[in-house]
Amino acid sequence: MVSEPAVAETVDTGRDFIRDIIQADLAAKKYQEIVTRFPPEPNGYLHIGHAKSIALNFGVAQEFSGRCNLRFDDTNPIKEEQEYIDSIQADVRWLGFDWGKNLFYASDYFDRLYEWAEGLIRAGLAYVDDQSQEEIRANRGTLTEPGKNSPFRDRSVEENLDLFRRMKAGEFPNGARVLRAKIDMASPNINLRDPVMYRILHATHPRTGDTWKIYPSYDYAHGQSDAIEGITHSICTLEFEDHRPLYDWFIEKLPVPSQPHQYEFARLNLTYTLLSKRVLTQLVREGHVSGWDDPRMPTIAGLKRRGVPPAAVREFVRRIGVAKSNSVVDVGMLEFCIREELNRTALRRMAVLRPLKVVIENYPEGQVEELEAVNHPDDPSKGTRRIAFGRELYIERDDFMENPPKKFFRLSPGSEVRLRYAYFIKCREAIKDASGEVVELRCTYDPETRGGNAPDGRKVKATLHWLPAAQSLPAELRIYNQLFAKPNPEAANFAADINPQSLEILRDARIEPAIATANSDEAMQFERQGYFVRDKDSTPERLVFNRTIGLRDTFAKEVGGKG
RNA sequence: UGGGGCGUCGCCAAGUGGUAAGGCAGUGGAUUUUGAUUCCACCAUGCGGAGGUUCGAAUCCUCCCGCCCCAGCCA
Repeated sequence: MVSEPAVAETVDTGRDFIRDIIQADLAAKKYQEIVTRFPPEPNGYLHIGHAKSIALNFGVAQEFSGRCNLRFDDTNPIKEEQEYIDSIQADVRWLGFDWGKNLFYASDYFDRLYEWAEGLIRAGLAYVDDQSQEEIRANRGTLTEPGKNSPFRDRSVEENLDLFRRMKAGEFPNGARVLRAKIDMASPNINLRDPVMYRILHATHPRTGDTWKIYPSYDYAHGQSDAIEGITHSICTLEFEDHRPLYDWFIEKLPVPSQPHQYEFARLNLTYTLLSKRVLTQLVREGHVSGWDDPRMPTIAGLKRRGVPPAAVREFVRRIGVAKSNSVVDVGMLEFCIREELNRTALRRMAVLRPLKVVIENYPEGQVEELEAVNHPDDPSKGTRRIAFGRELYIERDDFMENPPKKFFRLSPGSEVRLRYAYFIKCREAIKDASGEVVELRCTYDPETRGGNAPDGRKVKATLHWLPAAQSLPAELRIYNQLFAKPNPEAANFAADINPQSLEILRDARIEPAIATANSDEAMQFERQGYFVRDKDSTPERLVFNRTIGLRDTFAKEVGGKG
């Protein structure tokens, strides 16, 4: 459970319109306990948009001392799978929320739903329609024209009951008939034009197997499931606003045990990101990414593998708020939250992404000494570690320039810089290969500057990270960039907007031993570079790390350099 | 041209008749053994537009404009 702020917020005034409503309901003594639910359909993995809904539903329940159920909306066996049921639970838990014993499935209620449907038939409020799918569509009318009544709309209760029971018994093929609510084919709200309550589906359900041949539609199942569970505030996204009259219609006509109410908020959209299940499913199925947990995916599983801490996701959805206007949040906001959390918690380590060999000419051959480095500059409780220093080192290729511009204050011929926790060094010569590429630096160090400070008080303009050549380990580093190249990629033609540079693999990186021995799935900061986390592909023989996110880099921004 | 929503700074978002919170981004500056972090400062005479009511309007009224959702036996 995410706990700390919960108590305080109970007495706090609502932070959004949903909480305002709940607070008012509580003040009016409308309910003695607030009950919400998070109702995913198990037909895909959860993504960061769901995190907003999860945090809202579970958060509200927590803040008002109520409860939040996890309920799978498993009414369409054609699309749903056990794998998704499992991943969804893992992801909600990872985010830090707990449904306790309150795990339910819409399929738990199939029997009751069926009985209530017969009740509606008896009351003359539902009928079996023999029209084909095409006929139903044609007779539904359009946005501006009313629909036409089905020729089967006025069947007798007996005939309807008989047909509906035979649908249930599996006597008819898929699509042969449906059960419809008898409301109003001329309603300006298309959802009220005799919506389908049950369709025939000869399909194996992940939980009920082959016992059912008919399945309830979302509109018929959802509200009633809410009522059965005693949900007080059924929170969903804006596109269901038009369904609310239908939601209320069923609740009013059926002998349900409680009267839940539906409230709608705007779903999350993020720049450089697509959050539609259709697109995410295709990205996976068509191999654009390695799987649902590819670190470039906006899925919870992807964020986790990427090294994003759950607290950062929670903070992000807290900051963006909950409202009703469609919006596209700058992905920079998410990145800020990730850096904020990781800066606070991540252990500091050194790694060289693109190594450039350095030989300290005046350092004794064969000598090795150990230097002390802090694990977190702002948190002494995280301790220190030792790093070996010797004659041959690696520094970052980007930290050396033979002909530097004025604003470059790293290493260049003749300049002096500090090697973090070690010594000041000066570059004497850059050695190049036949093609003119710098392959090695010949440097000298100042023994007086051990630890990084000069007794004479002289300053350097840069501190570089580095690694001893012998006492560091090779590793593969995977650098991720936005999956989509455009701020607002087109869902309809997403493949065209995929960023061809979304993954860069650095196979020759070096890392300090403490990184390899870390027994943690939490991200570490590789100083001056970014946050990295061990990937599940990593083995003792082949160490693999994912870059969660780079450090803020105002220098690169200024010179328009790399990211 | 039907119905349902929404329009406040580049991006989120408070505000519900008393004279525009906050965050992200951005821009200056200070500190810094991470060009990181931290700190300080700046950043809407204006709330989609036009009228109107009022001593006073982002908030109320009228008209207009723009954007999103709905015609699945998906959710």
